[in-house]
Amino acid sequence: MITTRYVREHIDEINESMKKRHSDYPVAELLDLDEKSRKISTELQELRAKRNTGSLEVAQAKKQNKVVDDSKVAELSQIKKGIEEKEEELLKYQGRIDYLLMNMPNVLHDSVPYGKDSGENTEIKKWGTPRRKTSQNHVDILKKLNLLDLETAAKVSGARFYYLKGDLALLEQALIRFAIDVMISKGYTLISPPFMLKKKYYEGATALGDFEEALYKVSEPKEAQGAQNLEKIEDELFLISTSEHPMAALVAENVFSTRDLPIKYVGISPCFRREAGAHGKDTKGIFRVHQFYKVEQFVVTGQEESWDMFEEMIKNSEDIFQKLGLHYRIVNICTGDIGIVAAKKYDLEVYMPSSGEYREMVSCSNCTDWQSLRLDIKYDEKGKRTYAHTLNSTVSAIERLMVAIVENYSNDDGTITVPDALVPYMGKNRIG
RNA sequence: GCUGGGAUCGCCUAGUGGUAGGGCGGCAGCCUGCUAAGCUGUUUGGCUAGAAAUGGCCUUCCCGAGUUCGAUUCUCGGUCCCAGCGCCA
Repeated sequence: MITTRYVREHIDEINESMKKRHSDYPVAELLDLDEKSRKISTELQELRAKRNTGSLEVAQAKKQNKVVDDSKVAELSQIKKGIEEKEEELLKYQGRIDYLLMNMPNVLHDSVPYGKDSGENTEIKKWGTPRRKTSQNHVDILKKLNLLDLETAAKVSGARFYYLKGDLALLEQALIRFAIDVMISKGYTLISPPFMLKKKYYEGATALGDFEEALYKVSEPKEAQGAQNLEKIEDELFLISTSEHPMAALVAENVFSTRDLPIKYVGISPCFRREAGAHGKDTKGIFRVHQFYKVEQFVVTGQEESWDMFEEMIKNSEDIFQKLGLHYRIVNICTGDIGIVAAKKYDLEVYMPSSGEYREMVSCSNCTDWQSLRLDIKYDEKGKRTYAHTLNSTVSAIERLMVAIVENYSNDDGTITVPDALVPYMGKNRIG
């Protein structure tokens, strides 16, 4: 569990990290609340200790068939009142402390570049060359081939939804299976997770304080209330925004043995995102949508091994793009752009010929013990329990990846070449 | 959704209105030459004293509420698991 004690023990690195992040996270308030609540907690413990010894005296007297003194019982009654008062007082602080702890940004790794926003992320690697320098927009290419219908999707579901048709829908399946097969060959275990999660587990997997806005919540329709043949939706359920979250929940509240680590999962699921605040950005096409498939790596390691694993995972993701022959670069995300959960993050960005820009396709994060402190993921090392490290990285964000393939592999005659790696999955080498 | 049974440490399991016990596994140590066993200790989380070695206390029997001086035990409400019925792509 994430505790104020953990904060006190790591206070110097936390403060330093907040500064680098340009974060306005109220560390001072948290420490102040913690001190107050610890004081009350101590008083409460003393009262409870008194009650326990008093109760014991009563018990022993009864055992020996002695008469129990009325004044003794009255005194214990008073103590009980005092306990209740202190408990109430403690509760006042606890809610705010819990919220602050759950949403506290992770301590950054030293190799994270300093910077205030995405403009200061640093490029650390480039691979390959663009198959073509310029191209039409993916929407135009796909519409001419009658493979994409955004208008009807907008009519029946709203903006940022889509219908894929024919070979494009097939390409979606091909990419999913291709990505899964590559990861299985690397020794990852395939996971098909639940697409809805309870709030408790969502809070532990990501900083809901900021993220909740981007999630879809599932609730009981008014029409269904009281229906006899339907299951009630008691808890708040959230549609997952990535399979990382249910995979993190899968290992939650576990103590692993060192020989079980690392645990390597590859998840496949649809992802649902409200994309709040994205108005005006990428409004055309299927680059930024409310629903998309994603193949994702999720790994649990010991504390010593996570940085090697981090490098392994970005290489896994790169392997997909190399096999697909897509020109990309790797970016080390800077302190001001990294988000709350990760201690270090690489993005893989693919060259898009329609705009000449590199666009994000993969996000690879070492979350160190942020998730494991909140989801209670530990391992047993020589009898000592230690919080594990968790990592995640995109393998393939399918809809986005399709945009990259369609543009990079488009031909001047309006057709699209199928990348060699996908031909066995498509059963053809050309679309259109 | 209905009826019945259940939930106790990493796993298995006893127990009762009055300090939660045992086995397995793990860890530390002891003993021992022999394919492995035996013995001892330890194995929820937190607060606090101390430089440390250690100590004091609280908490923990699925969750929440209630009764009680005291609840793992009794009452009520829920969650999940198992069996059966119902419903269902």
